[in-house]
Amino acid sequence: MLPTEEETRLWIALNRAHRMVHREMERALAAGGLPPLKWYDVLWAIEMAGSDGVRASNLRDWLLFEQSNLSRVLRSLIERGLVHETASDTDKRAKILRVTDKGAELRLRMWGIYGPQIHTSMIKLTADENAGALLRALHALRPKDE
Amino acid sequence: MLPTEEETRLWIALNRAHRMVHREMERALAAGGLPPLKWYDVLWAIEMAGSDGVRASNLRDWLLFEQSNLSRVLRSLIERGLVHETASDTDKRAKILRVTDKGAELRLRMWGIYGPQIHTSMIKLTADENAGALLRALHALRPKDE
DNA sequence: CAAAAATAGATGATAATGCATCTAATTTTG
DNA sequence: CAAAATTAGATGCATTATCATCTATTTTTG
Repeated sequence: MLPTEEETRLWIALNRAHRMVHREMERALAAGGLPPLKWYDVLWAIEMAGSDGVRASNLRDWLLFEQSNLSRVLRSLIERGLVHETASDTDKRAKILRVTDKGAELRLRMWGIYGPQIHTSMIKLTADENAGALLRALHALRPKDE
Repeated sequence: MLPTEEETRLWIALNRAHRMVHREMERALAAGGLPPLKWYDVLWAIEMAGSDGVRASNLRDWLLFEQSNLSRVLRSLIERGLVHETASDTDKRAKILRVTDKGAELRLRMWGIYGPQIHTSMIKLTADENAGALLRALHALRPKDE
């Protein structure tokens, strides 16, 4: 079944908005000499899990990362001492991940750039026609309530 | 300046929604033995330019592609006879691009998968919590009207 | 108009991505 | 409980992306 005008509009707006903003984010971080967004997401997700730690497969589900990519990002983070892994004693396949102090510190430092950039980009986004298109398309498609 | 809750929510929702849907799109196309989404976008954008053709730099601006990526995608499309290039006589640096019949045919064939997938994905998107988050966040941020 | 700056597009080097597959461990099932 | 199926995570390989830089051509400017 072919998409309606509204559905197509929504997808295009979503696509463009994401591409534009994502690029701004990555460039702001790189300009600040900081690692890519992906690192932030992973560090944040692990931190959220708290002191119990979390296993990679949970991160993959939550972050919607490809398993192989997550595996490699984690290896980087671990090699750099930003994340610490301990073997699980209930499941010998799994490794429990926790953010180290150094990792938490880096995440905060990234937030110093990333946070303001979210503000800037979202203001810009909602100010231009993309938000209008997104909003109208969502409105038109929204099932019932709201 | 740090982002508000709403701004952060919007960015996260945008990010997740895009990642989810984009993956579905690419997989649907690949499953149908068709080339990646990027090809569709480029073919479509060139077709939109009509018989006058269009130059790569315009496509780059419109599609928000990296110049080097666009250059290579175009080379692929040209090599496969999907796009035809002619030198511009007003600007010897530029090449004017037009979609060939074969290119138009491929784009249509891709639309056979892509179109229905837009429908499916947008329905799914608006049915789950992502749309709610996007919508609420956009609402909260939208400057004035609407 | 000549020199400097900007623009169109290509390309080499490097890193990131996705897919398929692999090993090891765990769960399920007959 | 043994065999089959599933799951966690790593890794090789091919593709794609990004950055920086390069050439060739305009465009701008003093």
